[in-house]
This record gives sequence, C-alpha cells and structure tokens, in this order.
Amino acid sequence: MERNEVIKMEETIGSSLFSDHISDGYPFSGIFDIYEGEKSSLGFAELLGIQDYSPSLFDSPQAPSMAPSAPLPATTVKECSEVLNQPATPNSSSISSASSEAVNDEQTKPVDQEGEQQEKTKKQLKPKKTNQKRQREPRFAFMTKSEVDHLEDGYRWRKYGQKAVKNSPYPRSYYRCTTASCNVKKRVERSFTDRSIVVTTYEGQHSHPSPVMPRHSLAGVQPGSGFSAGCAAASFALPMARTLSYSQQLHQPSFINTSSPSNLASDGLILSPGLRRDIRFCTPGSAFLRDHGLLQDIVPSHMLKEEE
DNA sequence: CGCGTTTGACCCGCGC
DNA sequence: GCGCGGGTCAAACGCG
Repeated sequence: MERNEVIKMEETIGSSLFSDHISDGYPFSGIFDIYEGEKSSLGFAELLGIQDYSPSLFDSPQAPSMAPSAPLPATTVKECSEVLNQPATPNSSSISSASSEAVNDEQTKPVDQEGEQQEKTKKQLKPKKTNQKRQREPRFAFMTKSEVDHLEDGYRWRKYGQKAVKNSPYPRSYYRCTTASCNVKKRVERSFTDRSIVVTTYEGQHSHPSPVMPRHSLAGVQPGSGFSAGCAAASFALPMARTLSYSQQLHQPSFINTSSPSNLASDGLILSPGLRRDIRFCTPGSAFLRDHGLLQDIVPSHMLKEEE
C-alpha cells in the first residue's frame, strides 16, 4: 500500500501483547494490531516461529462452536480481535491482528450506514467520483495454517472476485457476507512465503448473528449492541464466550514487555525490519494509552500521535 | 431455479 | 496525464 497508509499504521496501530503462557491448550494469547494485515502479517507465522498448533480455537470449551457442520479444516495460527480491541481472551489460541484503517472523523459513523453508503456509491458506478474518499471498515487479519483457502467461520460468504497478487503466485479471493444488509467482506490469500499459511482479512462487522453459530455462543456479546460492539470478534469467528476487559488482558503476567520491538527478538522472536516498523509492541501497563488500543479506532490518528 | 463461483472488464487511488 | 495495482462488478457458468 501506499506510504500514507503505512505511516498511519505506525501511528495508530497499537496494542500488542503476547503471552508465552500456554493455558487451556492454547499456545498463544494476545492481540496485535496491524495495518493492512494481509500484508504486514505475512511474516508473522515465521517471526513467531509458528509451525503448527494442534489445538484449534474452535475446540475450546470456551470457544463457540463456529462451524459445527464443518470442523475447522486447519490449524488456526492467528485470530483476530474485536474492533474495539475487545481482545481475544488470554486463553484463546493465538496471535490476533487488527487494523483500523479509516481512523478519521468518519470513524464514528455507524458501520451500517457507512457500509450502505459505500454500497450505493458502488452500485452507481457511472455517476462516479463522489468526491469523498472511500471509507474503509476496520480490518482484522489473521493467519491460519491450512490446506484450504476459504476457512469455515460460521458465516456464509459469497465470492465476488479474485485477483492475482503482485509478487505472489497465489491469487487473492474476495468474499462478501451473503446476509442481506450485511456488508462484511473478507479477503483470503495464501502467504507466498509459506504456502501453508492462509491470510484472512475481515473488513467490517456483521450486523447479524452467525447463521450456523449456536445461540449460546453469543453469550459474550454485549446485549443491545446490535451485534456491533461486542460482535466483531464473534463475527469473525472468535472465541468470545468469555469476554475479558482490556485491562484484564493487559495484566496477564506473561506478556512480553515489548515497548520496543527488539525485546521481541530477545525473546526468540525475530522481526524483520519491515515488520518492526509495522508493529508496535507495548508494555502491559502503558499499552492501552500508548498504543491507543481502543482509542485508535475512534480518535483521529494525528491526535493520538501527540502522545508520542 | 436458486445460489455460489469464475473471470474479464471496469473503477479508483496513488505514484511518477 | 499515464500506468499500475488493488478492489469491485456483473454476465456467464456450474452445481445441487
């Protein structure tokens, strides 16, 4: 992507926390936010030394059974966290990534409206050039070690496009949620550095429960949120059965103190220079503020930057 | 017939 | 302005 966007990622993308504490069979816990996850996260499996993790998050008693009809055909390497940085539970299985792209004034606009507007302008392709820039939904990317590209996540998707990816032998597929009035999209592509890894990027939030998700699995969803606030993670097929507060997350004991990315490397994780640029790790105590976990989604990046 | 996929064309934003 | 690359559209097609 372009320079501005990369910069924006550095400015706005924040919270990252890792746990090497393996509990409940989950090898990882934590979240990280990336911008343009499908690109930036490309090397995460490698940098984290992830090879293969057997405990699927979907197998957890805490995790909703997202795909009862079709068990996850792969090992989830990374999952995403919720838009508002409602993080994956510490017991959840992996590294998650989130990206909020449109950190601007429009951000406060309800997703549905925004989506519809976007849809309208799309449909009327002829009267082009609505002078406002195209708004993007917050994005979440996660990586999955999988043989199949399109992973079952409890929602129904319709493929609407496929494009060859530059510098990659593998195409990128574009999916849209088939539910009417739901504008969630996702992109699926295979990592060209490790063909066994599928990078899935979600954009937007489902405005409806999962068609195949058992009802109880939505227990963690905030009532009255219209499936927007608390639903994002669930929307993205995340184990949301137990929702912890952000501070709870941050005070997990074994988070790597990564106020500087180099600490990560010292923990045996290798960050490529490019990746270091893209990801900001944070200490538990200061993470929230410094990295604007929640704030970055609602506060313009230039405001957040002042804290630096 | 309904739904999902495929695929070429088109749109759009951005850098040069 | 032009070209490139990412993203989307929509007609054609396949399948159950």
